[in-house]
Amino acid sequence: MEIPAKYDPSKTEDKWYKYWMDMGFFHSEPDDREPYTIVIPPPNVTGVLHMGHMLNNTIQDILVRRARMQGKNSCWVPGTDHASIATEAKVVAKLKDEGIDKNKLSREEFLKHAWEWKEKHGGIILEQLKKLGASCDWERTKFTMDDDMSESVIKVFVDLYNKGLIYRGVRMVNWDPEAKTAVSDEEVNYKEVQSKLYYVRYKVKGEDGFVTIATTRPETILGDTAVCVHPEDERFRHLHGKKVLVPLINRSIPIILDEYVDKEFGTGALKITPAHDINDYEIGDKHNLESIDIFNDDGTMNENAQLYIGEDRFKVRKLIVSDLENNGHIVKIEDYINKVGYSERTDAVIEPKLSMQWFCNMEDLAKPALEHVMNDNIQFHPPKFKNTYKHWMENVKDWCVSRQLWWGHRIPAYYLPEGGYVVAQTPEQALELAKEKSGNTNLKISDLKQDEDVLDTWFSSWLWPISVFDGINNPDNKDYNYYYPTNDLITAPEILFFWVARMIMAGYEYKNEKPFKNVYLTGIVRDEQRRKMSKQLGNSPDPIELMKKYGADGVRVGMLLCSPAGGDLLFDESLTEQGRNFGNKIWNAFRLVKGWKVDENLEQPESAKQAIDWFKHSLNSEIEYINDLYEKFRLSDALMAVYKLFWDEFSSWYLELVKPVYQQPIDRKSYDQTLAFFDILVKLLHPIMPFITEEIWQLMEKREKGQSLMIEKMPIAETYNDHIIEAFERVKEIITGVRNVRNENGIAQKENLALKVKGKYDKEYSACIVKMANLSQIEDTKTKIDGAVSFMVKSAEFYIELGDLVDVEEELKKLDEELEYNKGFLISVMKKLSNDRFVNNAPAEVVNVEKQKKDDAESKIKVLEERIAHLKM
RNA sequence: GGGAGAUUAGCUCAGCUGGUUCAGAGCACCUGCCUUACAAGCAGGGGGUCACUGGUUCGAAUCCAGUAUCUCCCA
Repeated sequence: MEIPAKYDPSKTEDKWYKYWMDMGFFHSEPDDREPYTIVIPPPNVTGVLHMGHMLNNTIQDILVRRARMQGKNSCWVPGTDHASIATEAKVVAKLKDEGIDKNKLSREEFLKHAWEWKEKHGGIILEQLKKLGASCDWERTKFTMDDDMSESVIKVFVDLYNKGLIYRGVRMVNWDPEAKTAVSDEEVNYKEVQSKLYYVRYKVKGEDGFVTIATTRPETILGDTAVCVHPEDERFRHLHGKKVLVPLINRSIPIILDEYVDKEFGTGALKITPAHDINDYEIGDKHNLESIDIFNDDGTMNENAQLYIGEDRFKVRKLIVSDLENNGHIVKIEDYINKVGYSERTDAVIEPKLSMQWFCNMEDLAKPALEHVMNDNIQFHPPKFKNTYKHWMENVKDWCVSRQLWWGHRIPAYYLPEGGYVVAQTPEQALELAKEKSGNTNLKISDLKQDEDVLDTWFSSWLWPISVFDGINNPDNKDYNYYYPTNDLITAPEILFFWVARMIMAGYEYKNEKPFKNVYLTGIVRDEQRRKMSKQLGNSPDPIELMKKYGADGVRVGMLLCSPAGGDLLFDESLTEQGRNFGNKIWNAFRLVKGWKVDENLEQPESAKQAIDWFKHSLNSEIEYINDLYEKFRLSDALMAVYKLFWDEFSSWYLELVKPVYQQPIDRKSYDQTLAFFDILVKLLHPIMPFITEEIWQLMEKREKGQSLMIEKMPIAETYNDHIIEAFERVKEIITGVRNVRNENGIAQKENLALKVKGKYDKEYSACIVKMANLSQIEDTKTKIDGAVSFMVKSAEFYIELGDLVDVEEELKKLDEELEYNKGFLISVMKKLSNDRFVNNAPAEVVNVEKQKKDDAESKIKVLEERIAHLKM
């Protein structure tokens, strides 16, 4: 059979994925094996695959496949989340395109559209993951708004409410006056704009003086409830305890003292408008100030403002400045650049606005979550994130869990006609509670009005590792008991707090057990200019196209090549190219081996015997090393170790050593052993490059249906001898030495050379040296050889006689350089050894090493000097 | 404003509890090869005051302090 010289992923990847699926290899059921569980960080159901997903899921698949091959019962649960904000925005935009205004629809009508949209477009991303080779248990696919998942969310809300952890309160939100909705912090774009800083003076009550403040938003003056100065600012000491009058409306407000004020900024006096600035709100809260909301939902002034009622906020800014000026309140106006938040959706300037929201008290939930991370019951990789985590958990703020949206889990709070509300899992239960609460037994469900808001999407994702196994509704079920706690969570550090921390809290609250043992934090995928990859910038390659071009295996390698844990990774297509090239290398190595004809009568050559002996040790040592790297989650390093093992040790050394002369057959023993090595290597490679390894493994020998590399056992390191590995490194040096002689003297590999050695070298590998260096012989010599080129490995001298070809000048120059280096080296060693304090204080072994270095250097210098003298004769 | 971290070869990064695996890897680069497994390749090679300044130590890329620059998170 003719095997093409280039590996073509398009011919194998879909084929093997289908085979794995058909055979049900991805599916997991509880049994008596040790479980290995990962829950996918659920991507947004409306999302499409981007490079971050590629990275994240490549890593998960590597871990899952590896665990499966280690004999564990691997279960990778896939799914998506409903992403309230993003999905609702998409559906609203789609409706708008169709000429439908969301505001004209009822909640039910809108949700119908949203579900339709989800059924039609949702979950594309999961299909795309299949291209990557993701070995998820697709039968377990979950969506955060599945019935059982929703039930869990509502149940938890009710439970926390009953525990007194959920309450209603006022909070400042980012208000979009155009869309008339609150938007999340993530949906606010801050832009630097050229604006003005207005210096406005307020009259001190009952005195002649004034105090001047600086503001960029003079229209909010009408909502001022205090002026704040730094308690140690001498300039304002005389005003402590006094009151000032708000310009134009003459409301009397206090001068308050707070260290929050930056004495250097503006005038050092700060106007406080608790209803319309987040910082002011906090100060207001601290000092018990009144909040006066002066805006309507559409950004016009309301009655509380007293002036300009009904006028738009930007128009009011102009009006009030002119009125202030006319009344002598403007001291000066400066140009000023500040950052203003704009709504991502409407581009309207965001108005901070106070509104009634639902909150979850975090204090008690955070305690075990902090403790079990600090004591390493849950480990972060890399551990540096423990610091940030700790800081956050110790200063945890209550969680605002409500969102002014329709798409999501509607808050199960029901308002009574006569005021007040009840919280219950179903309207029926709510009715019971309502009757009890009101004493009105005639209440009907239709009298109750359910809260309009939905829950924050994180309020469902924080239950994910529990709810995918139905652990909230049915806490004693088989799956939950078997798969929970999960093993590893792979996610981005950006959501360490939003998501990871909250899952840990939920885990301890609802199972009194961690949700996962390890958290591996990936970097953020950036382009070569360190810019975050994003659709807007158009700097992100399409992963699907990338896989078409380089193969899924190639892309997986590319992703891993640039992914130190927790560090940003600068993605470049050349990395996937490197991955593809590696696949091709593996392919061609296989092509070589598969092309050999076996001669059953052929004796095994000495060189092959020696090579096999060495490679066994080297391979086992590498397996152990690679294992260790995986245990430490050093995935990039693990890849590099396998990469070098295959490319350098196996292909460049081992295969060249056992390779028979062109078109000659190979002996049975060497062939079988080589295939056995290959088998181990593809197993090591499989988690990283599942497709090409399966293809090769299937071609290695006849396989039965139902057999697959992905369910084979991962090789375990056998004992090995470091001395043999070390000795072979010397052998490589000798071979390289001869190759250098060839290179420097323009001697082709084809030409036989004779090597003479003065001193000791590793004779047990001489057949390897002869073969790789293409020698006619290796001969010992007691004396130096004149008129030959030479090199040294350790203290042995190697000579190659080239007759007239030897360039004595060149040879002398080379020897001189080497002599200089060794002399310098000796001096540095002697410096240490002649230092009494070093000899007396350093441990004996360190001193001995230095002495050994001295002896080695001295003997080398002696040899070199003799050789130079000889040549000069 | 508060906090966390980083600075090592042209690029991306390893380098754990100070001492031959201490100056490393991959890529890129340079030289020579189309040597029938692979030019998506082979064989060689060059390249770094370990950000700066002090300190601790017999000994510092590694520990400590300060300086500079950068990044991220929270507000």
